[in-house]
Amino acid sequence: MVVGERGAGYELACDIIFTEYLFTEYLMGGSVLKIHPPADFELARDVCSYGYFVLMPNAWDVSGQRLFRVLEFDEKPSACVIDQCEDGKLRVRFDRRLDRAQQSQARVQISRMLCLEMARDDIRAFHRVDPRWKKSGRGRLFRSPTLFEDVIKTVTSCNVTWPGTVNMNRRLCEVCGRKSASGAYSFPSAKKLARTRLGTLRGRCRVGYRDQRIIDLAKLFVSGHVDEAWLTDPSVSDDEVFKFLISLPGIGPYASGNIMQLLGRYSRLAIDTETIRHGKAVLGMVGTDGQIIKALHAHYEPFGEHKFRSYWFELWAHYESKAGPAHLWERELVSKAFTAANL
DNA sequence: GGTAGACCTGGACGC
DNA sequence: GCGTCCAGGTCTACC
Repeated sequence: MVVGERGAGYELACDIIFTEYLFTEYLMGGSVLKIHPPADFELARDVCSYGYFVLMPNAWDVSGQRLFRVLEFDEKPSACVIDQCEDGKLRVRFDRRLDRAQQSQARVQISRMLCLEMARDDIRAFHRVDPRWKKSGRGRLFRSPTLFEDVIKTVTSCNVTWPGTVNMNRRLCEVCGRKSASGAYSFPSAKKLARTRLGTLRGRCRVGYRDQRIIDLAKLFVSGHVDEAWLTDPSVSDDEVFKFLISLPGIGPYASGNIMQLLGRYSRLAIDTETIRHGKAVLGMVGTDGQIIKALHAHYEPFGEHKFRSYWFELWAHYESKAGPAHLWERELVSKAFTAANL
């Protein structure tokens, strides 16, 4: 086959076949962790709940209903595959042996990614405010193992269509990430991106004008200016967190609202063109964009501190009504479509 | 405080 | 195959 004939679809198809082959090859002999999630946790539902499950280094395997992912450790990265056993426990298989400290780090990263620490009371409180999601049990939103990755993924989703976000994340992993034993790449750490050249980010990762902003953000994480413990401290108000986030380079009102939900703070909407489209097409709102934004705020106000989840699951349910259950979405479809306008 | 235009990439479209 | 247009959120300059 001539290289020029290979489109994005071909690359994606190769990715998944390559990944599955390598995992099958390497999983023998690697560490296996058993994790007891909360009783109401469902891997397929709770992973396929937010678009980041499609972005590298994440890969959802539709046929196996399991998540592929490379986790970063100080020494070297390790690829893992997460599935859920019949008894509800999560099984995490790695492509190499992990020592005790690495196993402990892996548990922390997986717990953050899958929101395993989310209290049952929190989800119950959400369902009391918005009972539409009680039957399906929705309440968790998939995120990254680290806040840094969530922030960079948010920046790569601004001012670009979804396929562009997919490509930027793939290239960030392939160009700046580290290769695991099985050949799959990790998401680059803040330390790594802080010393990456502008030209590499723009020329090879194709992040465009986001290059300087990504490096500045990475430096702020390395220096400790961005403190996740403070951002998730319940005694710190949502207004204070929003004010801090919006002061960061490349983070505006939309990105700030989105990062807040990734921090487990759901009191603000992250309004983008998709939200406005949702307001028009699904909620029947009319008027200028400004009028619709006002109407959206009023519409979700009754959901109080849970309003992002109410909005998001409504949007997600609309996607699923068009394309079927998210855990059955083929990767290529989600990489190209994934907006109500395209589905 | 509100608004216009620049910032980039990649896909769609017309020729 | 080439050129043009468009979508997308943030930032800066200006009123």
